[in-house]
Amino acid sequence: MSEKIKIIAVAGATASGKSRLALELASLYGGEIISCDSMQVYKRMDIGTAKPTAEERRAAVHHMIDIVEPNYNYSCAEYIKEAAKVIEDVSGRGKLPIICGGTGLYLDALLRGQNFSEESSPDEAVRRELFEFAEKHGKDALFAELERIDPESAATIHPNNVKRVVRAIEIYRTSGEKKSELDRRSLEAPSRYDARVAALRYNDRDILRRRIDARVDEMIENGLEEETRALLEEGVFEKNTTAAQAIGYKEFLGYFRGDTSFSECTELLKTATRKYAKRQNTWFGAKNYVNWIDADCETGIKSFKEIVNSASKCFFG
RNA sequence: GCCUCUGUAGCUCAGUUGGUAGAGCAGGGGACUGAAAAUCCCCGUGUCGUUGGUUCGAUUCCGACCGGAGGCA
Repeated sequence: MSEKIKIIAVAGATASGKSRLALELASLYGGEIISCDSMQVYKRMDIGTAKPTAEERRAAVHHMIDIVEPNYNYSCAEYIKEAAKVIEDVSGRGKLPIICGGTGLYLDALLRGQNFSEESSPDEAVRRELFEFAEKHGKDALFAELERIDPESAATIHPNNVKRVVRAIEIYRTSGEKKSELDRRSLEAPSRYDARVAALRYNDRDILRRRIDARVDEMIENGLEEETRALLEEGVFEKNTTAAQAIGYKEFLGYFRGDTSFSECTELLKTATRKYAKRQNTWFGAKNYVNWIDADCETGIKSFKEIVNSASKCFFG
């Protein structure tokens, strides 16, 4: 465990060409691809999550795709636990692990190699109780509770962000620990990886926009509506599952309910994807381990070679 | 042809009992540590359709004209 495992990672917004670059890198270095995507983990959600095609999966081994049922609520903690195992296995077989995906939180946690403690694992009952409290007494009252028990965390969480306030109080209720303390400890842990991370980004925003529009149209042509309907009939979206929040499925569920027309639905889907891409770019833009490269594959692979071969660039940990 | 309603931010619309306007959405920026494709924060000047009139002052009241919707012949 003394030597750090060498890995590379391709990040960036949706539709920026990550998968293609990862495939090229896989054939160039003899690597295996480890998806870093919070929605591609779900089985049968293929079209809407833009999973690699069968052909692409034949070209390189892909991990962390299709690993749970859509009605199961997967989490970041589970992801990094399993992905870490995969990385060790791939690396142990002398292959280069290539992380590829746009879920910034997962990537960040994975690169840090952080371990989430057992005591602070989620507690549905506590969560529900806290949400009900917020519903009844208002979010400010809930926030006041956080200020009382963990003022340091309260200082970094906005009172309106109920989800986060609930999580922080939940940690305290279940483990007796403060979230701020846990976070600090987790940040101190050294990374187990020597990672080179690149993120793809188009210099011209309009290109991304056009690519997103085209990709959405393509998804619809490929049967996203039917895919969503099948999952709906299966009962996957009955409870508020994580899968039901996925862009594409969410919008089609609205269409099925009669909230929107078909054209409104596709418009909403495009808009949601665009906004998502923006948030992704904001996330990766804030990370000092990210090397931006132009989302143009010709130069992309060249840029990445430079990143991999340069000792000074992009060392994480 | 007549009558009624309507014309305000990219879109949908509030509003000003006359002192030149504000929400939601879109758009832009940001945050993010066990739901993250989630969640949250910040950012609003626009000939108030055009043109006359009344007025110290009109987007607001009155007239005409030009769009749009509906009704009656």
